[in-house]
Amino acid sequence: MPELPEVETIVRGLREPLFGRKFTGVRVGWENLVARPRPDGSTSSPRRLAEGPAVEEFERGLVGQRILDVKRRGKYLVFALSGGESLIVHLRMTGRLLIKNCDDELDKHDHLIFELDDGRELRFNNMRKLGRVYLVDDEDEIVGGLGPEPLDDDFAPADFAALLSGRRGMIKPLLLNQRFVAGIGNIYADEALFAARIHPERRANTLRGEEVKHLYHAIRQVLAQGIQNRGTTLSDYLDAEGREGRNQEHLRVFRRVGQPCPRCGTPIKRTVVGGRGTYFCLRCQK
DNA sequence: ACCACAACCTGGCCGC
DNA sequence: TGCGGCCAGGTTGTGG
Repeated sequence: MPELPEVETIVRGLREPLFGRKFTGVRVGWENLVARPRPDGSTSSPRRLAEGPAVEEFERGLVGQRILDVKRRGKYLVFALSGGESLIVHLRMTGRLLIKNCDDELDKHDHLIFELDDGRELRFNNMRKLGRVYLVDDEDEIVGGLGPEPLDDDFAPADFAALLSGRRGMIKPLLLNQRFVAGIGNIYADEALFAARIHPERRANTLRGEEVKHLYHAIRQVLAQGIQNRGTTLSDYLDAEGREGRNQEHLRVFRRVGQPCPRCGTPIKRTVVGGRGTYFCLRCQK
């Protein structure tokens, strides 16, 4: 569910309530959410609930630490801790991070709860249990391999062009590849390709200079607009305070099969590209 | 490099 | 009401 604009909105909403807070307790309801530390070496462990050594280590490592900073890298949330370590969270498809009071009623999908020193809690709500948390010494162990931040000031059109050159795959799967550029997901990939009038199956190295430039600006525009609208809520997404976004009101192609293209009126098509549902206008995107 | 597919999970929706 | 099938905003691993 959450892509760059949704994660950015959550991060902004978490800064004030979390800055300077101390973790006083951690309750793990689904062990597989804890991706680091892992029980020595074993990658796929039989799943027990909430009591492996890795989970104990995760809890021990967190309790007593203060949160010094909250930031975003791609679709990851990164919490800098007083002990020098980083707590990193990826929401995957249905994850939410919510600030609640400790006496607020629990939701059935609150699978990981961080207790804070002010009587509040940070709850990792995770309907599909696909989310992951990492406690690491160095954040680069997790986010080090990500591509550039598309909204950074120093990410220039020439950088984007350089990344594309020599790539022979289809443009849409490339946009979704987090080692290429960080933070773009299925919604914003389709919206950016529509804005740039580029067919999702175009081979990256066949884009003309002009098209590359248009796509660069389209990506930044749709992401910035997503942030401005506080994210896209199609079904699950909520910010840190449990509020929906409103960018869904501004989508032009995503999940709009059969509806008229806002530019030419042709009904929007759906196909599958790289295994992902893909929405586009056959007439505008060649 | 690139691609297709399965796995990880639960729930909503559709057709029968 | 129930059941099977398909779909879902993400990522990773496997095999070709």
